[in-house]
Amino acid sequence: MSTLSDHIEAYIKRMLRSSQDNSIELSRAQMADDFSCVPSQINYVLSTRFTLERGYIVESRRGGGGYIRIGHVQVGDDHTHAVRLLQSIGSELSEKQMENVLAYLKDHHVISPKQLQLIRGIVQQEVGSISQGKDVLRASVIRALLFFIIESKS
Amino acid sequence: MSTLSDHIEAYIKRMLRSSQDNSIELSRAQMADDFSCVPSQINYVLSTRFTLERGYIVESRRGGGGYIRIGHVQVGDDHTHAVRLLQSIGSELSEKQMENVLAYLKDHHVISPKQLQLIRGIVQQEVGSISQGKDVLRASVIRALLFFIIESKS
DNA sequence: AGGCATAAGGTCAGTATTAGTCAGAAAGCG
DNA sequence: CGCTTTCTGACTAATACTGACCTTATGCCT
Repeated sequence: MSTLSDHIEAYIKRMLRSSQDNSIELSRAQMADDFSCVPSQINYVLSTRFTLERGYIVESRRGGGGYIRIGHVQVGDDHTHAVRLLQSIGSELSEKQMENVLAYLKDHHVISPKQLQLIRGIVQQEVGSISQGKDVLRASVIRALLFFIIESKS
Repeated sequence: MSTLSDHIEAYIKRMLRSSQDNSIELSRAQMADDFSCVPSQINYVLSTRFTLERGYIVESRRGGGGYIRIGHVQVGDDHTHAVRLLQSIGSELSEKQMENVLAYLKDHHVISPKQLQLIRGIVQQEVGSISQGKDVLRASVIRALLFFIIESKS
């Protein structure tokens, strides 16, 4: 956690956790001012870290009284939702898609940071050594690992 | 007679030992500067000496605030033979070979009967849906799963 | 109602800052 | 000498950050 983006991300997540309904509303200009950066920096953080794929919903309005609202998808049963997420992985999975899936599961406490690290390492090991079909193999390995973790919990 | 790579390796391992959680973060450019070498030398050392096989997990990020993070997982003595077994799995693994590996690990209490069943199911699910290269995919998935299980015990 | 001022937020392309890759040179070792 | 390991540097890729310019909403004033 070192860059400005990381700090803004952490700040927003902190606000979300302390909110009543997993949803907060903020002013872009105010945020930019608080963190001493240009307003578009906030957009950058939102678009790279608070995506739908990671379980976040961002709405906004311009003009007077404008705002940015960030919601965190919360599902009653983490288990069934995680399984659904896995099922949604197709026959191929890019590196970026994988990161999104892992970020989602970490943010929903399905996997620990330590497990995330280990999974990354294993995937890198397996996928790195081949020249073709990386996305296909990545999909299989990730699905296998995550399925194992999720099933082991029940 | 030790090479520059050896020194870098020793330095990193020293840092790891003195770290709190068997994990350190470093800057590639900084390291290269400290050792008066080109940055890619660091990659060379990492790829030849800090492999997953040896219990190291290397993650990195490019761009502003980029880093290289190295984690070390200590495998208990009773599991070193299991790791060796995994290493002996080549690029392909037949169904029969897989059963032998699983039986061995079950007999040595590395995996439980329940886990064995789960692993079989997962592999079947992943491998069953493709027409070519079953043995290759099976090798990867099995290696990934078993590695995860073994490392998780540390 | 129409027009204009003000007050938000959005986009995008360019710059800066890291790290990764790979082929080939150099060095070490039978 | 031939093979393996180490080392280098040019090129590539990813991520972070900035600022100029654009779009949309609100309200006030005629």
